[in-house]
Amino acid sequence: MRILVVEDEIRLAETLAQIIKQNKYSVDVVNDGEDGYDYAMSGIYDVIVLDVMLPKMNGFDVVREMRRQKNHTPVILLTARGEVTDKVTGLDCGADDYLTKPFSPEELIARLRALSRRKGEVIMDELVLADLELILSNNILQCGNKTVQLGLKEFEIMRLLLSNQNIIVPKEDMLLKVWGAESDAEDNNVEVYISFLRKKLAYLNSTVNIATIRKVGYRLEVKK
Amino acid sequence: MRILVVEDEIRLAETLAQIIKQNKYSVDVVNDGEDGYDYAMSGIYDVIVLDVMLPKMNGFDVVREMRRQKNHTPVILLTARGEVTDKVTGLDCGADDYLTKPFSPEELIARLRALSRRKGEVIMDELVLADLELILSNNILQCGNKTVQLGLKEFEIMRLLLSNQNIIVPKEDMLLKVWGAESDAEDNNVEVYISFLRKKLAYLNSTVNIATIRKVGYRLEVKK
DNA sequence: AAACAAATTCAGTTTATTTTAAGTTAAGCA
DNA sequence: TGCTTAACTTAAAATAAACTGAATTTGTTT
Repeated sequence: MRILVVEDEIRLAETLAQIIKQNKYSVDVVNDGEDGYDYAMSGIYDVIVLDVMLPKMNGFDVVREMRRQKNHTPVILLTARGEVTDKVTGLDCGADDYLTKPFSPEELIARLRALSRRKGEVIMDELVLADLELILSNNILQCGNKTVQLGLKEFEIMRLLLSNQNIIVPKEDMLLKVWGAESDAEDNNVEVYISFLRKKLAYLNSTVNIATIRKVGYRLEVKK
Repeated sequence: MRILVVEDEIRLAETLAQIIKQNKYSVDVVNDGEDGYDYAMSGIYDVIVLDVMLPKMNGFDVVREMRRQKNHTPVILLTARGEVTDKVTGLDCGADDYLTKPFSPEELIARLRALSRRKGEVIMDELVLADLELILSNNILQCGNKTVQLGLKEFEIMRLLLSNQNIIVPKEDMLLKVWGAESDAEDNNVEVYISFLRKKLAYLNSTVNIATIRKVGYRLEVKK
C-alpha cells in the first residue's frame, strides 16, 4: 500500500513518514499544496494524508480540485485543534476523514487502515465507534437493531465525542462548540446532557460508554 | 500551545498575557529572572517571552543557562530601544528572536507563531521514556498493553518528570507548578502523589521508576 | 391555545480527588 | 551504631466536582 503525505512542517512530515513506514506501508512526502495535488492526481496512492494549512494551495482546495477531476483517492485531512470547523467535520470538501493534531501514531494508522479498506468514495454520513453509529443526516443513534432519536444538543455532543475518539473533549469545548461563545450556559448543562446520553446508551445496550475525566472533560470508551 | 512570559513590569506583563490569551494560547507569567529560569526549564512551554532587564537574573543569563542545560525552548527577547546592542541582534546568547519595545500585539503574535512553527508546532501527543508513555490528550499512562488513567495532579506531576528527563525536578517546583504559587500545599502533598504514581508504575511493570534525590526532588530513572 | 418535545434550572445526592495527619521506614552523618 | 531528619505510606476526613430526577421554561406544531 502506498501513501502520500502532504505536509510543510518538515519535522512533522518526517515523523509521519516514519510512523507509516514502521507499519509496512510505502510513503512519499511532498511539502506544498501544488506538489501535493500533482502527486495525488497520479492515482498511484491508496490514501493521502493532507495537511489543511499548506503553502501555495490549501488542503481543502487540493481535495476539491481532485474530486472535480474525478480522482477519488481517499483523503485524510490533518487539522490543528482550532481549525476543526464544520467545513472539516462535515467533510463537505470531499475528504473522507480528518484527524486533529496532536494525535497518536495508533490513531493515524487505524484511520489509514479503515480508509484503505473502504477504498474511499463514500462520503461519510456516519460516525462509528465499536457497535455504535451516529447517523449525521438524521440525528439518529444506533446500536444493533435498536435506535434512538437524539435532540439537537444531544446530537452535537455525541458528534463531538465521536469525532474525538481517544481524546478527552473538555467540558469547556462542549460549551463553546455546542452552546456557543456568548451563551451563558454552565457546566451543569453539559452534565445534564451527558446524563441523557448515558441513559440512551444504556437503553441501546452499546459497549460504548462515556467516561468522565474529572476536572477536564469526557471521552468515549469501549467496554471489553 | 503554552507560553511563558517573564516580565517584571506588572502592567506590561498583564498586557502581554491578555494579548496572548486572546489568541487562544495558554500563558503563565512570572516576574523575575530566577523564576523565569525555573519555569522555563520545566520544558512545558512552546515559546518563552523574556524581558532582558529583570530582577535577580537578567534575560541573557537566563537563556544562556537554559542552553547550557540543554533546554532548547524557543525564546523571544524583549528589549527597550536603547538596549539593542550587538549582544541582542547577534542573538549569541542563544535566543531565537528579539522584539523592541514598544511593539504591536500583531507583531508579537506573528513572531510567536513563526517561532512555534519553526520548532515543529504540533509534535506528537505523547511523552516517552523507555517503555513508558504519557498520552497528553488523554491523561493516560501506558506501558506495554496496560494503561492507567491518571488524576489531574498525578498527570501534571508525571508530565513534569517526563519533560525533564535526566534533570532533577525540585519538590519546590512541583508545588509551584502543580499547586500554584498561592497554594499552601506542603511537601507532603507531593510525596503522597509520588507514592500514588509509584504504585501505578509498579502496576504497569514499567522499567521506569521515580528516584528520590533527598532534600532536592525527584527524577525518572530507567531500570536496567 | 393546547400539546408536545426540547432545553434549562435547581437541589439533593453521590462519587472522586485532594488534603491532612500519624505512624513507619530509610538515609545521612557524627 | 544510634540519632536526626527527610521521605514514605496509609487511612480517614474534607472538599469539590459530577450526577440525576423533577420542576420549570421555552419553543414549535397543529
